[in-house]
Amino acid sequence: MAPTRSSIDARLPAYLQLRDRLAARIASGEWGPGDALPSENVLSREHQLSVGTVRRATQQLVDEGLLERRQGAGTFLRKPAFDATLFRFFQMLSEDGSAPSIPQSSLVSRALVTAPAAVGEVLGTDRVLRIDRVRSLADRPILAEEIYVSADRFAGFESIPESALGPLLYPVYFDRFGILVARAVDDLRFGHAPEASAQLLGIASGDPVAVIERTAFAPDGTAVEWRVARGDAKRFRYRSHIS
Amino acid sequence: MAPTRSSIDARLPAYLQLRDRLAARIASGEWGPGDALPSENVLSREHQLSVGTVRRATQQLVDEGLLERRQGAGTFLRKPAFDATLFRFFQMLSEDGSAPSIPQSSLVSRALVTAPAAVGEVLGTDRVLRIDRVRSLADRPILAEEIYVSADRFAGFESIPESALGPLLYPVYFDRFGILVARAVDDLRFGHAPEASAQLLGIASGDPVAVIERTAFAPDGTAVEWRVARGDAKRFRYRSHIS
DNA sequence: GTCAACTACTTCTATATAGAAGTAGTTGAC
DNA sequence: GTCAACTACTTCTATATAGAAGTAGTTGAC
Repeated sequence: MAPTRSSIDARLPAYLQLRDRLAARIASGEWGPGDALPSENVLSREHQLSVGTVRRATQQLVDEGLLERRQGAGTFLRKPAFDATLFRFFQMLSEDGSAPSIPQSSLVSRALVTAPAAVGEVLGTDRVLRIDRVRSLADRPILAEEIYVSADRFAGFESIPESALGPLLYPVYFDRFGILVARAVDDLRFGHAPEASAQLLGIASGDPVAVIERTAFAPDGTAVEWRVARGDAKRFRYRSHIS
Repeated sequence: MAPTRSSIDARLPAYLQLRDRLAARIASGEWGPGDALPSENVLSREHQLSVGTVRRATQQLVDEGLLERRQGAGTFLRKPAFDATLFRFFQMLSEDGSAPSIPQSSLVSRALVTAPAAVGEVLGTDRVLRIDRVRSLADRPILAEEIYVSADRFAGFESIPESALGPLLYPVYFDRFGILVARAVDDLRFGHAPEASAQLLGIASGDPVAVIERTAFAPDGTAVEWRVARGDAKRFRYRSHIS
């Protein structure tokens, strides 16, 4: 859908072509997060378009969450506000339902594996990297995660030192691989803890757990990651905003 | 936030004032779902605004989901596509995870009651109507619901014949009371079936259930409805789209 | 040094205008 | 009667222009 490299479709209206051109320049890393883009006047001169058309193109990117405007100051490349937006990707509340906080993560293992059939189909390849993690809140394990990403798309991930992996993976995807997670689908159900998860969670094998299966997508619609997380059913909280 | 009656703020830019004026006319029922609004030219003449400004106002309402444009044909009041959008408000999948379908509903009881404290706070009144329902899929009960709405805002709801209540309540809110549910927040957790729910669901009292607490909001941000639904944990599926 | 005024920007609102693109019903040749 | 052409609309794209509103750094009076 959204061209990431060249390939601007000349049949598209001018404002969409400019949007694509700008999106490509952003993807290429020409500007860092927080940098200002050229002003509307400059862009309009550079691309031989009226300011109105330029504004329409940038507005698109604002709507898509890539840019940010500040009247009088400029139009800026948005730093993906992971600390804020990622709450929406990690929607477990703390036990008492109070304000959510980002849980700590500890890596259990990383390995290049052949994807399970269903995962391979979603990611479009069966050469995948599997990451196992435990997430804890106040030193208490709350989620055991199994994460799969394409080994090609994330080449070199396995050699990133654990110390460089923060509590959140999506900023790593963005900073190290330029891959932005734009949306995700969570599927929830209840189940029973398999042995491995039970151990990580400190519960008994077969105890009731919440199971969250998530597929995360890039802005262009391709699946970036598939994961399944399990947590003690007794302490599980999940919030979903619907609109 | 969004004025529903008069009270157009003259300090707002013209396009927002027009948006508010149109929103008020829509809320007043001047046009039915599917009706065409006056054309951009007519609106621009009527309101002494340029077509560009008119387009900006209507575009807002398109973005808010109230209008729909069809090039060459007109701009239309959107019929709230409850059959489609309401999936997003009822996100349980069928047992096998296949395509969701709208479950049947049967009314258990309706009564004017004093709201439980937490509910009263959310709805802003403790004079509420309580509706109890059971939702079934293929004649099998899957959810027991307790629903609360403001008795004032929904005056007369208790006398709507049951036959006029379809499987979905939000269209009733819209058609009979002009109240559009624009977004909602679901809070999920696990629990155990209280006696009343267990009976409705055909499970044993104390059996594990999924508990979904929902607060539904009108476009102006006020809470319209609060409900809690319980379903057999074994058969529970929930899908959440995050962006 | 303080800080108000100024300057040179920026984005934002609004207008008027021209023509492209699309729709839906009517006209009229056959 | 069929159906292509036409007509009178509609929304949509794009331009040029003017000035308002807001920002951020500099200048200069005190």
